Amino acid sequence: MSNVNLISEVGSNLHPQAYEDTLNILNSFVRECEKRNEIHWVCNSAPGQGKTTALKELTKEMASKRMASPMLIVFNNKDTMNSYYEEISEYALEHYRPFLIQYLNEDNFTKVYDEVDQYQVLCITQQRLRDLRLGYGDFNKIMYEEKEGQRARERLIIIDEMPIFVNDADFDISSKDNAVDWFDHLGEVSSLDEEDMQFGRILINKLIAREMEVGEHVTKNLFRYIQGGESGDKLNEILKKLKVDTANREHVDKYKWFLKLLRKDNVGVLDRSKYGTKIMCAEAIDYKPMGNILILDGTSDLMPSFYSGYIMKGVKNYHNYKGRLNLHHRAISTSASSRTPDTIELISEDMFKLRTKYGEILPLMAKSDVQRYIDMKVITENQISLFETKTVGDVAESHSEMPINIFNTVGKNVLSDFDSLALLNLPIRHPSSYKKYAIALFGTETNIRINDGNFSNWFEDEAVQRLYEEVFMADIVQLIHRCALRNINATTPVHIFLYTNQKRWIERLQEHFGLPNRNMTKVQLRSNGQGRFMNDCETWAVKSLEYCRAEMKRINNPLGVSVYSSTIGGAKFKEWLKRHWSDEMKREKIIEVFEKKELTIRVTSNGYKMIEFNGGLLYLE
DNA sequence: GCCTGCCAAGAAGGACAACC
DNA sequence: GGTTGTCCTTCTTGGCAGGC
Repeated sequence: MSNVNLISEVGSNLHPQAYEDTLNILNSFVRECEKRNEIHWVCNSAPGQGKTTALKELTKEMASKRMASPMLIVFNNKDTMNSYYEEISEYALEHYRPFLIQYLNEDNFTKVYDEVDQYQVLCITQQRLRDLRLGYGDFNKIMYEEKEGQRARERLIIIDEMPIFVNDADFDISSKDNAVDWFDHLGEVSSLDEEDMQFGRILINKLIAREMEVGEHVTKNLFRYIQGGESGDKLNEILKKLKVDTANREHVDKYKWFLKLLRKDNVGVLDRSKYGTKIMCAEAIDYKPMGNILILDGTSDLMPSFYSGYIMKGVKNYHNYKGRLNLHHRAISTSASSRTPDTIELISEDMFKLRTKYGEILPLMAKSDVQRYIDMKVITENQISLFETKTVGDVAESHSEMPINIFNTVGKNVLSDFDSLALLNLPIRHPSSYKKYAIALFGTETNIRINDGNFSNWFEDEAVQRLYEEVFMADIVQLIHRCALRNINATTPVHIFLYTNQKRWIERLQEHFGLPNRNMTKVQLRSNGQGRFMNDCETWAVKSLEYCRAEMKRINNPLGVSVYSSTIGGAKFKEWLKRHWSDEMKREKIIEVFEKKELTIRVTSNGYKMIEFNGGLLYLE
């Protein structure tokens, strides 16, 4: 049994049943494709359940069969592609199959491109797949296996992780050159003369600015402003001179978007916020017309909006979340604006405390905060190398990976060495990403406005809000699986520390993983409000001590005194004590501060609180 | 690049009154 | 003394502008 061999090979990292279920889906996809076309599936097997291993096994099985279908395997980064390629090409070598597998990326493009259609299995990255779908590159060359003397055969497409579903562009005249950067570039590679460059640049900027001023929610063809005039003819001539063949793909994309804005109505959305206006363009990329497709995405069930038209092939989730996963809510505001030096310091202090209890914890944070946390030593000496940008030479030499941050952990297997992760802020993307998804999926008429002042719903439109929540949950669930949790047979507890004040996400995660309350903790980190609480604590303790000493002297009782809180500080102290006594954390703090002054708070049988002082006994002796 | 202030409405919490 | 209800103040939230 090849399955069993494979499982023993990779050891304890695979769950036999989860792996078998996953492999079954891959196999049935291949079998189904032999019978019919237009098969579009998504395999929702949780991270760590052996999707990549099953893919390797499938490839090997197919390699041993005569006339097995050719495949196009799509990876979301170079590292996973390399690891797959290395294993399969070794297998090919052992089994004398020189034309079993090839990969194509920018490093080897000129070397292998001519013969890529000779290989049974071809690997590319998601960027290349997107480009092919958008019309860049030779579709047939990649999509068909074509050996001499044989009929060309269409490849089955298997995509590892969610592919790029959105093609988008922004036109923004307030940020530097954003609206004409593509024109500058295309002009340069097309050797436009200076006069054309100037004319085009100014006119394009004007057209976009004009549309922003007068346009409504959706753009109308920009050409209407110059229709029939000299400028219109001249712009058409200049655009005709632009050569896209040698140009940078990114700029060609934007050029295509501009042409659409110029000629058609309802292309761009005017994104008006109080910070300015920009024209947002976005369209969904539908891969289904490319052929039979299987997407392997372990969080696809969380984002159904993206997978309409695909048949969901679920695999039972075999992770033992209840027995292993612990979520720790460290309540403190970690939004972009509240990450002040004070907040960073509070989080850092908390992390040091946590490390003495939980051992090594890998912190993850926004890219912009990496240096600050290196300075604070929250990122420890032996973790720094994961966060630092490596020089090109280093990367080539060691095959090492891009530096990590909270948004760049995809395919980072190194994270699985850590039993504990700390998310020092939430992986919430810039709102424009969610807006573009919404435009792409729901159309240009969608209301993409931010719901100012209501933070339980970030977006005014309910569907856009739901979309944002889908993406967020998929992002964070993926992220949580990147640590040792993904080692599905391990029994070690996993601790995830989430620094945020948005408790609804903690609740959503608890629900998603089905965690009982005993797997959850919550600690309020000192915020401004808590700072004030500690001040009040100190103030009332001092007042209580003063009062008790005076009272002891007055009644001349060396055994100590016991007084009601309201006697000391009136209703104000009574209210304060009552309110904070109900909060366990705060109660402990109050007791601690009062004990330092040799004051005890005794709760009587009917619930009354008495402030007691007997340190005077020693004092009077 | 760092930091502060701004937006604006809900949540949290403080002050006080009325009542048990 | 505690509890409940009301009114009021302060805090919170993410992205951006603008000062330094």
